[in-house]
Amino acid sequence: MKAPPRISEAEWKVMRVLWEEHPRTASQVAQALGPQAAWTDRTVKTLLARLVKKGVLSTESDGKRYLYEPAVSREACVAAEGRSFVARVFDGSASPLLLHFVKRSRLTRGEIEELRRILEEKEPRG
Amino acid sequence: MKAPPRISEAEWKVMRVLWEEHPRTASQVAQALGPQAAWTDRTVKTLLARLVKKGVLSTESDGKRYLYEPAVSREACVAAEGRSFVARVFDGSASPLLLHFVKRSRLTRGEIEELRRILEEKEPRG
DNA sequence: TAGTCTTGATTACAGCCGTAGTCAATGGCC
DNA sequence: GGCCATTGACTACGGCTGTAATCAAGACTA
Repeated sequence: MKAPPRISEAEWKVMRVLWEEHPRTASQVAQALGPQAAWTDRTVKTLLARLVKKGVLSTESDGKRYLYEPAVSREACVAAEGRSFVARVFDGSASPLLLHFVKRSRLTRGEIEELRRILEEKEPRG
Repeated sequence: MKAPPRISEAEWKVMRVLWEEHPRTASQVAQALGPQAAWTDRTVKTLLARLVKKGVLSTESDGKRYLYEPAVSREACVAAEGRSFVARVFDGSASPLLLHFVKRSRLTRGEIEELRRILEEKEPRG
């Protein structure tokens, strides 16, 4: 698992289905994406090829076709994308981001409880 | 203040200095960006022009030059970018995002307290 | 065996992005 | 009044993105 390169919006959709279950063939991916992304299978193929080229997916030959599989963990990509997002929008500081999202998200009671519990256990900085 | 269009990474840097203080001329913006963004003033001009074209900045003539000023609030842009980010990475659900960032950010005692307080007051969904 | 379906490879193409360069007008300095 | 610095307008250009189309080769089918 190597460091994640930049993954575009459309590519994220593809990666999400592959993180969820892998390996999958191109057409299985297209099918899994299904109605949500109104793409032809041509388009899905293109995205898969780009992701392979970027090193985010790896392939294994299965007869004449490929089985696609993540080569970078979801966690690593989420973390990288998160850092970039926080840097861009919140100038690198996570706390305003948390305030922003805590304030404006609708959370279930369970989610609120869990967040509070994690915060409670959290080691303060400095 | 209209709905925010897509703002690129470099454009965010420009917008941040203008949200912080406005109006500013192009060269003031370039100066405020200063060493952080190693751009020529040509580049800053281009970015300003693009932002004006997108409607994120408005201009006012001041003699032969422009004074640039945000036409969209920072809050609106942050919210839009946040929605897009959550959709892309967390499949639209804010709670995993919060868990992710709460777990991996280093927060001061005060920040932790504030988050807990906000969570406490928060109305659960459903 | 000839046609058809599937699948990867290659190519397309417009629009956005990062990063400028060039040009022309304008205002200030000498 | 003429030259220089500043500034906006326009142009550039390669790379990434979204969204495919075309091509070619193997696999399946009648």
